[in-house]
Amino acid sequence: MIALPKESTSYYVILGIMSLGANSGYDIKKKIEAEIGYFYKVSNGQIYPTLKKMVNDHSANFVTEKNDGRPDRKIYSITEKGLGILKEWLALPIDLQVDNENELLLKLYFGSIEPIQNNIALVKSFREIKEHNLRTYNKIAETFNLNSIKQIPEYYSFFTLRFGQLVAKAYIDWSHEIIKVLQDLDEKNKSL
Amino acid sequence: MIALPKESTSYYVILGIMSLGANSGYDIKKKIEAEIGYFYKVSNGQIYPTLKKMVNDHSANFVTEKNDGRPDRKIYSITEKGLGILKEWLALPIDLQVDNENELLLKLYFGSIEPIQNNIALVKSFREIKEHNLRTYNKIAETFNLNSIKQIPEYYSFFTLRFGQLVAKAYIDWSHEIIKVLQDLDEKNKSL
DNA sequence: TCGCCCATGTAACCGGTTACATGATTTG
DNA sequence: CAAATCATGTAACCGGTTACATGGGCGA
Repeated sequence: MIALPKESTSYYVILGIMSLGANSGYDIKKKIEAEIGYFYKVSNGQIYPTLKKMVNDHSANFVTEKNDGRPDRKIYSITEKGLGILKEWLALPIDLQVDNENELLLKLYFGSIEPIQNNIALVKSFREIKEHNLRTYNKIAETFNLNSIKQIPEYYSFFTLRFGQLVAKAYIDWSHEIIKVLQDLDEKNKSL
Repeated sequence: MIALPKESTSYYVILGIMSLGANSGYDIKKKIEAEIGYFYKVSNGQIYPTLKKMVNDHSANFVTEKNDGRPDRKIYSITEKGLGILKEWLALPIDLQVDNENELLLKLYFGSIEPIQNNIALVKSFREIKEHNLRTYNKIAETFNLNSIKQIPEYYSFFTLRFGQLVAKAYIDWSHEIIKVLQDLDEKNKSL
């Protein structure tokens, strides 16, 4: 068992990007922006120190590439140890708490290096949590009836609850769709 | 113009809760948990120092309430100055960046103390941003065709993109619904 | 020539979490 | 009788952002 860096998502994201190919710090940032930028960001102040840490860690190493005029490029590669850490993180269950959609998306995205069944399980557990949340919201919503609301603040409670309902529903629909695609993909792979 | 505390959401959330009534630190935390807990959290290590700061600020003040056996309860109230700061924050446009759904929900929830037209504008600008995002995702999605995908990693890009699409759609649907309710509410208020 | 891109990196700051301390009271 | 609740608070820590420094190359 490898000790995991406590909670630093960026550490795992950078490992994840490196697992798809060697890159310079600069290019890792570009890749993150291009590919998962709409739900995950990193800053320079995060990326360069993290890369240094990884080299100390032996979860990554680098070779220097000459670059005429411009600063040398350091091309980082994930090591076996780094891959182990990444896979351990991928296997960690996602907290049942709120706001972990990004963690799910990251783990799914980088999970492409894992067996399909793992990813199906990941999305399924996400779906179950969201189904549970939705049932809770629905129960609360039963106490609301737009026509019977008397005070302004009650409307506003309803608005945020309604948000929770619709978004949870979207999560669940997405889960169903993705699970189906993953299952088809798994079938197709087996029959080859 | 009052200088706004730079970025500390909890500061505004606590002001927001106080704008709905005086409370102890303990009760403010409970209220946050009960009413917006599914999308916003605060810890003790955040709430008590912030309340102290607010008293220094003159955005809040407190009276001490005897509480036999247990520690005295400090009942905090928002001041005129605090209300000004809260309203300034409510009026601040939400960053066009990602992950600001919570800020929207908070501003809408606490916006119940503001004119309805303000809140309609708030939700409308949110909707426009999400419509813009959705158009972007749709454009990218055109380049995906599940049947033509050759490599595994491409599927996983599709999954995260699809997530963005469905969630953006949910945001937009919610916006339409909420705007309608707010407009009806506005009509009803005018006719009284 | 102005400003963006490439490419590295650092220092100061800060919002927020975790975990602890205290201790009476209520609840199962 | 143990565990949770009430009620306050603090100290250490940390992930992450902002803003800066450096400086050549390149396109409008």
